[in-house]
Amino acid sequence: MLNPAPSEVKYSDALLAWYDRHRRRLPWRALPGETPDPYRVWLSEIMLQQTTVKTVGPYFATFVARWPTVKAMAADDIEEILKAWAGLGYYSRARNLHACARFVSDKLGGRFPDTVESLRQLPGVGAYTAAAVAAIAFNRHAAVVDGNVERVVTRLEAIETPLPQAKSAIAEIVQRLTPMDRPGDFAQAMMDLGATICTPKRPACALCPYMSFCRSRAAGTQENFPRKAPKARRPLRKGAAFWITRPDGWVLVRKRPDKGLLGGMTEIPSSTWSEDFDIGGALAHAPLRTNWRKLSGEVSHGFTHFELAVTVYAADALVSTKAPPDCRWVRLADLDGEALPTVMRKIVALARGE
DNA sequence: AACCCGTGGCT
DNA sequence: TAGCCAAGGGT
Repeated sequence: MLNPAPSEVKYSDALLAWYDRHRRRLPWRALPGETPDPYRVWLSEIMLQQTTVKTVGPYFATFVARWPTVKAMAADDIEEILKAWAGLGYYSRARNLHACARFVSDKLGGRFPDTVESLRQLPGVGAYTAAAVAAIAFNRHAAVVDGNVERVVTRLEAIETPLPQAKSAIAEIVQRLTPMDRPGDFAQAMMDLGATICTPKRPACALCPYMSFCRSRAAGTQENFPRKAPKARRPLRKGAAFWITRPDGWVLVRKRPDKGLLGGMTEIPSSTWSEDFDIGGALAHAPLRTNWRKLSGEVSHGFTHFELAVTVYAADALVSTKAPPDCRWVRLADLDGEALPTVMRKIVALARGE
């Protein structure tokens, strides 16, 4: 472990001075001098987990307009949260979000905890988010380490240990670097630096407040950090989806199990997805027996750990057709408002010939 | 500890 | 194009 150089504490001074001039203005960020709203900080941090600022923007606006407080969110149903979250991905976040809102509202009087340890107990709040909310919303001295910070620190110290092995060493360094007086600004400054200057490819080192301290920059090896273990290749899974409509303009949908992939979301009734899916026996997975026709084309979609190719079958139903278990009929006009994940919207688009 | 869990943008 | 990456958490 590296001992802090005598000048190390000044690193944060250089960074904060840079932040005061170049901070990003983001919808969930309090202006200088304003008191942050812990609810908005928490909500934004959950949405920003593995998700870009640009993608989160409109979702954050929708959520705070519809649920201005944690109590308002807690008072609504999980189904409404999932509908509003549809398209944002990692749907367990939405379930944990709602569970957390109810806990804070019902057990804590609607006030968020203000320490890392207590925040860490909330559903959907891990080491990063607990530290981020503690630092940003409550100005606690917490070591905030996200992907940006990992990149900045591994470059700053030229850390050869690959991720995720290096995480604990990085956290110790960040703990030391974090100033006592402005921990929240420091955390956001590190993330802004990683997002705008110390980028994964072609970092703009000439503009970096850390340039003269940075070990990898001195060696010209900054783009080689952080070191990472190679990722496994994603297999191709296959499956079938079943689009069945009534002449009066209703379509059959199904609720997926609460846990697992796309948990709790709405789907166009589908087979399970597997590498050895037998397309010849696809109709055995259909929600009901009828005269299915295979549509031309295929839906492709990438998930975190596999690629998916879905064959779509279509059929017509009588108005009197009863919905099978876990299924229900919805108006085609109401489909957009359903909790349909993106892969299901692609299936809808193919089935409707768009 | 390794694996599961979405999506869109960028190179 | 195909892989990489993004304010990670749960199990």
